[in-house]
Amino acid sequence: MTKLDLFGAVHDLCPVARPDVAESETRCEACGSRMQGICSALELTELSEIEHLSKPLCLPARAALLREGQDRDVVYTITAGMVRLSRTLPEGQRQIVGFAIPGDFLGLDLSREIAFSAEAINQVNVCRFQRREFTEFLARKPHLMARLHELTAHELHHAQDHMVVLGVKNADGKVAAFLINLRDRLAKLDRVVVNVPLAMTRQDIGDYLGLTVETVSRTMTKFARQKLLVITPDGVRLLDPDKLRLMAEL
Amino acid sequence: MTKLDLFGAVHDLCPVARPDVAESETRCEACGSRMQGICSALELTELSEIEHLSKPLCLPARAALLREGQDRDVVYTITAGMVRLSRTLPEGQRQIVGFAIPGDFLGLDLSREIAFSAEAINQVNVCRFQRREFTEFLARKPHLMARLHELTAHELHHAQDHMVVLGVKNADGKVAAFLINLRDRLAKLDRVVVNVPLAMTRQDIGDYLGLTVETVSRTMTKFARQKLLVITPDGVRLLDPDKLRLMAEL
DNA sequence: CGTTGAGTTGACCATCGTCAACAGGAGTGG
DNA sequence: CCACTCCTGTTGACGATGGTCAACTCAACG
Repeated sequence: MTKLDLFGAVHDLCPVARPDVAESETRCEACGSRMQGICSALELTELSEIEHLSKPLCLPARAALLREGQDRDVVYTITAGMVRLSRTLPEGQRQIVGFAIPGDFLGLDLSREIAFSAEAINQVNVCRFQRREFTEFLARKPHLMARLHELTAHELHHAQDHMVVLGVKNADGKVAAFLINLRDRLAKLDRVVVNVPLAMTRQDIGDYLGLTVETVSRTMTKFARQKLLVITPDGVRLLDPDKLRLMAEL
Repeated sequence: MTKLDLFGAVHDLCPVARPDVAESETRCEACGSRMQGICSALELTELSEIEHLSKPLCLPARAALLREGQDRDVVYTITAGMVRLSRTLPEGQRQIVGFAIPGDFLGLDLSREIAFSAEAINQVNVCRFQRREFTEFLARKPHLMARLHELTAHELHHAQDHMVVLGVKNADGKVAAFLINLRDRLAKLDRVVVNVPLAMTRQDIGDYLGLTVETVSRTMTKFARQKLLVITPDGVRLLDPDKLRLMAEL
């Protein structure tokens, strides 16, 4: 495969996530994220309405969904995979403000200017909406607006949690909090309990926690030595989630 | 004055902010925050509706407006003074997640559980609403709901800015960012340009920035030695805002 | 005039960042 | 097929930034 052009258009990469279902009128009904995120507020009749506005896409790892500072013309819901949300400073430092997973909505604020870059970490399925069409639909559906607000408020709550992590915790607490939080979020989708897949790099984790790669690596191997977890090729298996949770809560 | 009981009821401390205007039907019309925050979305006719729902209050410094984890039965808009929003961890560490100023709304998420404690830093004027009444009013006013969502999204944006501060900046950058951001926010209300009043303690600033009091103090006196600012009894006067802004942006 | 709490300053030290080296895997090209 | 590069992850040695502990000043208050 040739190297992906991260700065090119992402619009027509693998345009249909699952061609088999995509043509059917019951596409949204069959969606694994049907009861997650914004869609959970929709009646079946509304589902078919919104189906016409959304375009399902499958994006490869490293594809850019949104770029910080640009004009927003699309919003997304994520149905599979993981997306990295980041801010970049003039000097090149990066802060990852969150990892989006299935059920999450990108474009919560609907404002003209995009607040952060969003990049696929692994292969990602999304539903894409034109911002204009989506906001018009919203205007006709007050309960959807309420749901969007609820999601945004939840996100704000989450952001404040992360401020606590960044502001008061040491390296051990940060990494423990990261693992436990990610586990809890994934558990709501799957019922994965002990295996936490880490699709992102150590660098990503570091940029999320305000640590260097080296510190993240050292901390994880320390946890492994202490039999709190096992490092696997694709993530970690938590051996003592309770103790980790305790460290996370400080 | 006797010591304020921070854990007692705050409901009937100085119940009316400005008795002279409070009785009038034009109370909201005369409000200094009329065009700030959520009220800016209201027509004059709606203003008089909401006037009946709101109770203006004047709270002394150190009064508690909201307490983390409790059930929410009221929401506020702030019309004067400054409020500290904080999370407290089991071990007693504290993260201040923000400082609210006139125009800000407390209770953006409307959820049952309160996300953070809110305490008056100096004497504060607020309009208090019963949550139930307020949400019922919201349900009848879609554009108000949209405005609330806009404010929440703005708050989320702000939270992400602060994650960057906490995650990537060193002590100098943090303090510079704090001063510049506060100045910019106050400038939108007053037109104060160089004098930044700091009603909060150094401890508060430290808990906001993830630093200790000592580091905040040292950094500020260093800035003073470098002629970037002058420390005054009630805050700082910025001598070189441009250089500070540069440090803040790293 | 004694107490309290905020702010400042100094000395010391721990945590985490920096720099460097190396291992292992994936993709590339001879 | 193998050598090559590139990237991620890991580990070690060292040092700087910022935390800890302590002492002191000063203003407010009773």
